[in-house]
Amino acid sequence: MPISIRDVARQLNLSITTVSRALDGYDDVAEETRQRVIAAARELGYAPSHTARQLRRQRADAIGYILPTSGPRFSDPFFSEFIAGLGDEATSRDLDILVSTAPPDSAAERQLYERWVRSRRVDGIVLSRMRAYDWRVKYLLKSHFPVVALGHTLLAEDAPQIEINARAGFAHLVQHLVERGHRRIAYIGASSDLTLQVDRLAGYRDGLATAQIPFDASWIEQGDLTRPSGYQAALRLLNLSEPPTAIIGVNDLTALGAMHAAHEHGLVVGRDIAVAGYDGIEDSEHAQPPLTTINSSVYSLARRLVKMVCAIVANEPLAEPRTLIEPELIVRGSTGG
Amino acid sequence: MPISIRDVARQLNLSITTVSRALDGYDDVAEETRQRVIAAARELGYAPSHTARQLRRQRADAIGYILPTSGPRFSDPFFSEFIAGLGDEATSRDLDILVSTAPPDSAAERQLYERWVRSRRVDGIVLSRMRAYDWRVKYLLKSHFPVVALGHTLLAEDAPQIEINARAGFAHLVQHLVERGHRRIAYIGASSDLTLQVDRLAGYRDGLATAQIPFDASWIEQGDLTRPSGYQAALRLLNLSEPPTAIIGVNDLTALGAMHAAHEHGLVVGRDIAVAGYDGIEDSEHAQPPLTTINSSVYSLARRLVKMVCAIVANEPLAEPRTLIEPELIVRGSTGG
DNA sequence: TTGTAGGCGTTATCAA
DNA sequence: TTGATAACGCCTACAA
Repeated sequence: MPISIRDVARQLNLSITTVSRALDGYDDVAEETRQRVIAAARELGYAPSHTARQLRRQRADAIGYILPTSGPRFSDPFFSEFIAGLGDEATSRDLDILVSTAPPDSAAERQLYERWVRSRRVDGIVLSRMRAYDWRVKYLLKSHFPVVALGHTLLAEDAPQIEINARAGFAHLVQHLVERGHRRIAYIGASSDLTLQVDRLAGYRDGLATAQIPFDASWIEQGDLTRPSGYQAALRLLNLSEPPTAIIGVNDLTALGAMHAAHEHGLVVGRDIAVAGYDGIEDSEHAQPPLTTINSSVYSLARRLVKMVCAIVANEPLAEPRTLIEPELIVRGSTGG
Repeated sequence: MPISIRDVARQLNLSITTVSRALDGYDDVAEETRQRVIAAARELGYAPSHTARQLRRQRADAIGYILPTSGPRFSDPFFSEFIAGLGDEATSRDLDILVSTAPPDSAAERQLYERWVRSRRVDGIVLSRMRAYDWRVKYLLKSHFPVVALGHTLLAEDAPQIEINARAGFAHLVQHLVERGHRRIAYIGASSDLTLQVDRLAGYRDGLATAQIPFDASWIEQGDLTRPSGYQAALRLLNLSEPPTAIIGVNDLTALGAMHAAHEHGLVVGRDIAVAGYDGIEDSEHAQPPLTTINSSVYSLARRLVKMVCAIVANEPLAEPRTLIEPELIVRGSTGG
């Protein structure tokens, strides 16, 4: 039985109203009373019940985020940076982040979102890993539930979002490789359900087109954004009769897996073969050799997402409901320095 | 204005009591009525308000976890695996994980824990990165707040916890290196405020003692568990007049940083120098060369922590209030295969 | 400046 | 089998 506002009131022979207002900083309470109240509250270790306050204020003071877990080995530093960003921004606003896990596009995922929305468990939701036909945005918008997405979906082209111009980034990256003399450039992607795959592949093709290199489907492999999948896909590429001289990974993890495969093939990355990724996670900097990548500043991205969803919750007009960010190419040793 | 139980009751001309009990599966409601209620609830999209239920039931249905963030570059896969484990176990129990961030041992951290405890925001708390004098456990136990720690602290030697026998693990690791012919074995640790550092260093010394290798303080470096710090510390070690032939990192990230430094020094890891880590994160498997490490099964550890804290919340007796887990040495290429 | 009272949406007790 | 009613702990319009 924790301490309630009643206990404080009783102790001071005051009404709970006065206690409540003294603590909330209203100015219609005598300064002396306020001091007594504050002292008593501290002494008793009183803090307002979050739940009761929530019920009264009709707010949860929490933002929800569901991790797209795909089995026990969920080890993508993208998400630790992302969650750190969400958490830091939330903390600075006295909010919490409610985290859950579900396999992408599963029934469990759907149930989770519905539970959060219908039970008003969170005030808003942050979405990532958008899918081409993503019922999540559609559902949340239809429910008038505050939501911000990292990336877009065809199902709701007007949803509040932050989009990174990955297409331009990948085109730029291809150009960089072409300038280094590469013509046989492979790409290890992800499921084409994901818009990130659609965009990044398009950027890759843009880059080839600009350099007037014909597109060759045998240079396209598909992984699942994990390191092992990048490794496997790279092995397949390296075993082609005419293997590529450069491999682009849809994300850094994929590229790091590919680097591993190249090493095993006896190739020196950066000399015998070029490898590049996307995300700009810390690992890329300390890989052997350091990985050329496209930095999307995951951490600050996450903070911006929280800011946006808070603005929506507060019914503030969004300065930029659909932000487009230009990512930055970071050239490192893996593409020849 | 979301749908409340009243709306469902009105629609069916029933009392809210009946609706509530029909939905909660009580058996004192006519089966036919129950079906009608369920149908109406589904049709209206009703789900009980989580907040109201919390207030009534005096439970939050959430477990809290605070990430020890230390700046914007928080990129440790340990934590993405850990949170995935927390989340998966929580989801399977219809709970949520409330995540926040704070620098270890900061005023902000303290405020966060106090806020969660006093406002009853969560039902229980999971702690990691324990410190030798960790007020968190002491405070939570004193507040009779359900808590489980990953690791121990001197301030509360009887707290519910899961402990990994890292000391034995490190001794074992040193033995492995000695068997490979190493005598000059360095150790890159972390702040000695952390019990993990105390234990792992002790294990390292145990290992030396067993092999009758005198302890030499110049082989001890201190990092902060991050990759860059491992890199920097390794550089210092490699620049000694008599550099070590083997380097042990307090965790995998530190070891991976050290590997990077060794490479830069023109050394082939696994041949010219041995490097080993601790944690068993996925990166270690795909490093170049794969990293010898001590696997602590982060994911399942996290799940067990949630299980334990739930048992405490439910007032169930704990089978093992203080679990000790023996970690597993995984020998890979970085120590010569 | 302080107190009374109603209600936020549930669930639980008790009566019908 | 169902319904009226009283909490859970807080905030706030209104009254004193």
